[in-house]
Amino acid sequence: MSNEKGTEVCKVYEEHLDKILEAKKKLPEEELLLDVADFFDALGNPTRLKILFALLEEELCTCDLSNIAGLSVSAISHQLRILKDRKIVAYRKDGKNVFYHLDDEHVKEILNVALKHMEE
Amino acid sequence: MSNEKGTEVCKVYEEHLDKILEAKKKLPEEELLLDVADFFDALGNPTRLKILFALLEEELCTCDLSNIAGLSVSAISHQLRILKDRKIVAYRKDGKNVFYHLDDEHVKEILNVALKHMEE
DNA sequence: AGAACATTTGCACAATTGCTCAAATATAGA
DNA sequence: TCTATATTTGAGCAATTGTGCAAATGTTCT
Repeated sequence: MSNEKGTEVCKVYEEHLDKILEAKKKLPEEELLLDVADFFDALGNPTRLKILFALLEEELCTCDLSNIAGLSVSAISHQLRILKDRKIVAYRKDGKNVFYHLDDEHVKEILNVALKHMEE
Repeated sequence: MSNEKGTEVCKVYEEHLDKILEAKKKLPEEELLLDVADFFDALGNPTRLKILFALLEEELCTCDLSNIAGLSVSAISHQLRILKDRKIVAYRKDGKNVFYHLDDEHVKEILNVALKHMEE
């Protein structure tokens, strides 16, 4: 037996039908869910996390972040683009420098909850 | 000029030295940071997110989750292993079924903050 | 033991990721 | 304008990821 996506369906399907329909109904819409996944994905990388933790305190330029993370300026710039695209950081230009800062209060909250979680 | 990791260092290094050292000092330790990255990485995938949102309400078996996510049982099982390894879900065996549930109160909190964040 | 069903596991493969290198772009000052 | 510094961008490549398939493992029932 197959469902609409061509994947097999277990026999408990009928027995668990109510739970399954209920769960499906309460899932966030596909588009919202993909946005949330993108958001977490942006945080789920050591380099990008270092950038974000560093920016918790104060704005820093690309070169500063390169020093802090111990990676090439280019690597940091690539990662900053991802964070910029996802509206997690924003920037301010000052002469030759580009200073980045967190664009989002939720990020601070989430980083702190996660830290607390891991430390337990 | 190069730092200890072989990457180039900008000239503003000296001027920004205080900020950089301060930021480095406040970064979480490497191991903790990697754990946090792993945690977010686990949430940063549409399939795993669907699983977690579905489990917000009640425990579900592998087959139920396969139906809900619209993916093969095998794909779900692979993703459940990742969530299990990272202590994000736990399971209970009941006959032929294996029922999964969230292993972590922080996850609920974080999922809700993230949802709120994306909806704004 | 044998059949039926649920789940897990190993393999293979396409797609994505994260980095480096080199080149392009931008800004400031002589 | 020419030079120096800071940043971004694109190409290329090794490593990782997510999935389906097929086989293996577990569990229950007859």
